[in-house]
Amino acid sequence: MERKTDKASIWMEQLQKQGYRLTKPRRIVVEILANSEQPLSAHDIHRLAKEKHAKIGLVSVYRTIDKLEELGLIQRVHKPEGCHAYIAGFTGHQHLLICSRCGRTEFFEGEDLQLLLNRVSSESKFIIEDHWLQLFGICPECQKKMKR
Amino acid sequence: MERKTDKASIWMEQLQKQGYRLTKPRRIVVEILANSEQPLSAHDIHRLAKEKHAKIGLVSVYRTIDKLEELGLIQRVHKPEGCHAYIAGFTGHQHLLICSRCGRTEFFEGEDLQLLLNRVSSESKFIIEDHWLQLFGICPECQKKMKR
DNA sequence: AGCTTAATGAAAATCATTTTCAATTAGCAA
DNA sequence: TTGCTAATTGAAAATGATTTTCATTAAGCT
Repeated sequence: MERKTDKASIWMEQLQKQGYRLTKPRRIVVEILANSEQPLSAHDIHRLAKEKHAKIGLVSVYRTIDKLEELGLIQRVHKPEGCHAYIAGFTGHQHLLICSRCGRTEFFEGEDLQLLLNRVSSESKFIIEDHWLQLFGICPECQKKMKR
Repeated sequence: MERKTDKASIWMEQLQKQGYRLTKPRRIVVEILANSEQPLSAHDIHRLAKEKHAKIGLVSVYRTIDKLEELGLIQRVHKPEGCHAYIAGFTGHQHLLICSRCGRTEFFEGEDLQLLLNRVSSESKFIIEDHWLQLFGICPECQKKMKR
């Protein structure tokens, strides 16, 4: 009896639950994205995927990305240099913290944003429906490298 | 003696200060962007610009966008549907509040973010260098329209 | 008014993404 | 297991945004 508790297995279950078939290209893309600590572009994924399945098409990468995004399992990461990369999505009110040197990405909780949201909402008369918060900085590892 | 206090004139001065020439296409793009309340894509700008100068090239629009962005006078606006639009940039610690119906965009101050930044920085050991905050919602005008 | 060089517009090139389509295959049904 | 059928695939062409190239034009100094 296999264990099915890792992120990749959970995602595959979700895909199946939606009626999507579990194909080889799909499995590979899911595994790569589920295990990445940094945002990956379609080309990044394709490059990595070809190591496991030489003739996988870039199109299948795009198609799997679409489905995972549709299920809320991954999310697009926006950066000053471009918005072509994806990373495992967050649960609840989490936000991104991105290392601008190595790209490592972590999540953090942002509940204490509520005061600001209330303030802006009442000042602007907007009904606020959603918010995006991203922090950019230098991760501990890259800080160490800089000291050398 | 002409007054030179509107945003477009200030931007043109800045361009000149950098050694860039003030050409007709450049003036038109500057005026459009400086006076827009909503984010505009290169194509939006080109469409509007052709009304004033029929043979303006899309390329000149892109080139002027580059320079204005380089000078920090405009900024790219990121949205779920895409990241191809620009709007007049902010001064200091301002952030965007975007109406998801009509696209109207306002700025708000975000000083009270400091506590959160400090918290995340100490928990994650990241040195935080920059942050992006964007709010999405419904502006007062669109709220009125909805009540009808 | 003339000169020099930055800036222009058109067309081609590039890059990310989507569409099209004939061939393949996952997963159910017999 | 075998067969069936619709979903999925990969290749190639199409699309859309942006950049590059290059010969022509024009800003702004002299």
